[in-house]
Amino acid sequence: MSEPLAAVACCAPLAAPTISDEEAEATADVFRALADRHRVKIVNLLATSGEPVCACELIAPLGLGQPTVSHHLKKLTDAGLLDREQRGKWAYFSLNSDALRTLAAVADLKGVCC
Amino acid sequence: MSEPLAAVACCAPLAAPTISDEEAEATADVFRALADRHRVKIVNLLATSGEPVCACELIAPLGLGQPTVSHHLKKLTDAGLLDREQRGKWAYFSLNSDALRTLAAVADLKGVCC
DNA sequence: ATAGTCTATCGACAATCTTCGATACATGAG
DNA sequence: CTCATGTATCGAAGATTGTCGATAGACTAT
Repeated sequence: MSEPLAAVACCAPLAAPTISDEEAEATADVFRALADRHRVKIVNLLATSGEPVCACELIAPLGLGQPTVSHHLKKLTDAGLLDREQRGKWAYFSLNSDALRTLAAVADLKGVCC
Repeated sequence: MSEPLAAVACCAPLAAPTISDEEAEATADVFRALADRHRVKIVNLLATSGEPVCACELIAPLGLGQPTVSHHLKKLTDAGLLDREQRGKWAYFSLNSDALRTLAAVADLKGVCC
């Protein structure tokens, strides 16, 4: 795919005055990155850790095979939600602060309802 | 499926201290409901409208067939994000305020990053 | 009652996604 | 260099999803 990575960087908030097809797709991409039970757990584990976490430490709590965990980490990283850092032969992942701020803004429809 | 509807009612925030398998699944269900370009547009259209919108008014802006629009509206309604109201032979849809508040809370990870 | 209109469901097809085993790549130790 | 280990990629199987045409159900007007 030649699509730009980090959809979170070009998505539009649900409450935007108008929203183009491309923005709607980018916004859907961000939600799609979180539309899986295991990826929700990964984000939650990283959020409660506070520190970058080694990919090898995620295999046991998720109960998945190593290639599958790598696949999910790539999805989250491609969406821009995770940062990847190489430490020797280990890969450490952490939440991307900018993406989290954007995600909160995208999902915030409180101005509409209350 | 015999799963409970309105996943938004039993999902856990991404930033929760701990998260069970069921909560992770419910949270993923909410994001999955928004993991489609057309459903993002539906929510955006309802948000900018302010008033309940007839299903028939959504067909043209989405550029989809009537059964497909009905399908997407059902997904959003099942997730608890939309309220459905019958007015004669028309079906009117609006955003569910409680669900929007929950969505904003679920997606809010700002306490983790900033 | 009959016809017309709006909506939901059904059946089918194509595309996408999740998962795994096998394997290749990269790094550090001996 | 050789080996062991952590990670990513490949290929495939099974499940899920988005879309449509056809059709059934519900409501209104004549």
